[in-house]
Amino acid sequence: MHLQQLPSPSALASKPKCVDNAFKHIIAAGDECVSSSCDTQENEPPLKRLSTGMGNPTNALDYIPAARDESESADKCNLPESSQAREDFESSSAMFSYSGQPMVPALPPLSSHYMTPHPVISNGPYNGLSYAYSQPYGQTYPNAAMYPFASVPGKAQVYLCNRALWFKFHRHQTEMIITKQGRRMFPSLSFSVSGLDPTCHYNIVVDVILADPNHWRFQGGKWVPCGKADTNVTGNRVYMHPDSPNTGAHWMRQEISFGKLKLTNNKGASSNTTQMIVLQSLHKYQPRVHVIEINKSGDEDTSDPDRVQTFTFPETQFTSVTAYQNTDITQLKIDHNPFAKGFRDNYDKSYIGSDTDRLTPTPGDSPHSQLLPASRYAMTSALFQEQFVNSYTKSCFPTLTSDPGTADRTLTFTNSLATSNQSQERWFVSSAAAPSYETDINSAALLSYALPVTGGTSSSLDYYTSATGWDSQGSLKNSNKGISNLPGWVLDATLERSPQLNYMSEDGDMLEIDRSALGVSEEMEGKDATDSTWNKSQASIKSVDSSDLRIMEEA
DNA sequence: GGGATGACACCTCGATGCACTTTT
DNA sequence: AAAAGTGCATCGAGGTGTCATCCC
Repeated sequence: MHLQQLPSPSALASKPKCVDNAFKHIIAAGDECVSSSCDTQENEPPLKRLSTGMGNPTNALDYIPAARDESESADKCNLPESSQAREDFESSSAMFSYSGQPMVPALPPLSSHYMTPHPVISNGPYNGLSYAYSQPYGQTYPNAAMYPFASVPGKAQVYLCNRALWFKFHRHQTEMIITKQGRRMFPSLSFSVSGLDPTCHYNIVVDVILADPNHWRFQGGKWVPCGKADTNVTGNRVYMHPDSPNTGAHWMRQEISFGKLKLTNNKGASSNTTQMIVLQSLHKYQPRVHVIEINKSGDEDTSDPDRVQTFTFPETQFTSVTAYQNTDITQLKIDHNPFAKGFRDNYDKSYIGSDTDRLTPTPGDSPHSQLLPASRYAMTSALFQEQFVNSYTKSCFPTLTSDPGTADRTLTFTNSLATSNQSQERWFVSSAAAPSYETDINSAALLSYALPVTGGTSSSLDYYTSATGWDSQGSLKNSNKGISNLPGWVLDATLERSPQLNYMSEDGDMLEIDRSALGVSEEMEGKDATDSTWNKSQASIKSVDSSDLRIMEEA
């Protein structure tokens, strides 16, 4: 059954009529009525059942009715760009693009994914980096973009804004506390979107699905599988951004933050008007973001696969816990979450006055918005990428190799975010002689954003499994390249100052990449080389370099 | 024994009210 | 002079991790 949440009166007043009926949605709770007309309370936004004509009537696609305060609703389409927000963006770190893949028309769109109560990503030995939506745990979801960097014409691109921080946690296997009352995610999910039609209306939705079929336990300082995951749990699994629905221009103008999303293990929470997603402890989960175009009548036309695009960021995978298991994760939370400042041993000396050096926009850093201006962010991101690529390639990669199967070796990019105009790309990353597998994986994933290869025809999933060195069955790929466990690129450092970046593929082919296409303009590069204040003025980038690039150094 | 729960101290956030300044 | 705008202090609500305790 499908439910629809009606917007508040003020929201109605500020929105075109065509979006009035746009709150009909998704959730994967089997046939459970998560929040329906029968349990609508007077003081809650009204909900009503409706049919969206999706393929399977048993798909329960319910949105958690995100709380909307009236003032928020009133100005949703024209939020001012506060100085605070700009500061937030300047202190923000990496932002990378993931493009949605067109859905296969023959398959049911978004709704299909919710057919099973707890769809699971079945992954390889290294969780989170080798996904395949397998039938036993969840339906294959071809529209789920993993790490494609392609810029598909007419398709949305989604950037994970605080990605560097996510990677910091991901290195240690992110843990998220779940409580009865609900606990916010930290790091929070924060995205920037581009490629939308400015005049069309969209819903932006986050859901959380099982990332693997195992129940996990923290033993001996690491997570080990312990039995099978319980896939029959019901409850809210989907959270719609409170600004939904809104125009593409609105979504693209500012960062889309899901900072108020809460995680709970309280199954009863599904019957409340909450902002909570119900999870089970000691399971691994993968958040996803959906960009859903709504039609003129305000409905989600999920019969058209082009209207639903899904993006998955593997570094946002986490294990749900009721108490932190890994002390590294605890320390990261304390270090980066402003609400945990009280637990910083040397808070007075180390953190006062240095919050701008913090890697991440935390909830406290951006108190006034769930939407932050994107233009500044994009600039920061581009700078980050540029520096990241430079730093990484200078320090780590003497040569660049590519997928031997690619024919056209010349890359062109549409913008400074280094997105390619190729619709299908493969990203292969080499990590030379990594001392540990995890380090290898992470550095591979990091670099994968920056060095695209065109001409591939594999799916995004293929990309990802390839990039991480695992095949789609989860087996470690055999690499005989000597310095690398993974197929990939290695930059020819001796050529890096030429107008074009020259890369050598694994099979020896030389590639040329327009330096400007990578966001490495002459001006920027010169600035990078000569401006001694760079590290001081780009605190967030410095943080990334100093911390995350350690991965590269290890490699 | 291990996970779940609730109380606790510490902290941030955001609403509110007030005083002051600027504009009309 | 009155209205509107701005800045600041205050305070309660709520978000943190920690720890003791309970429960299975």
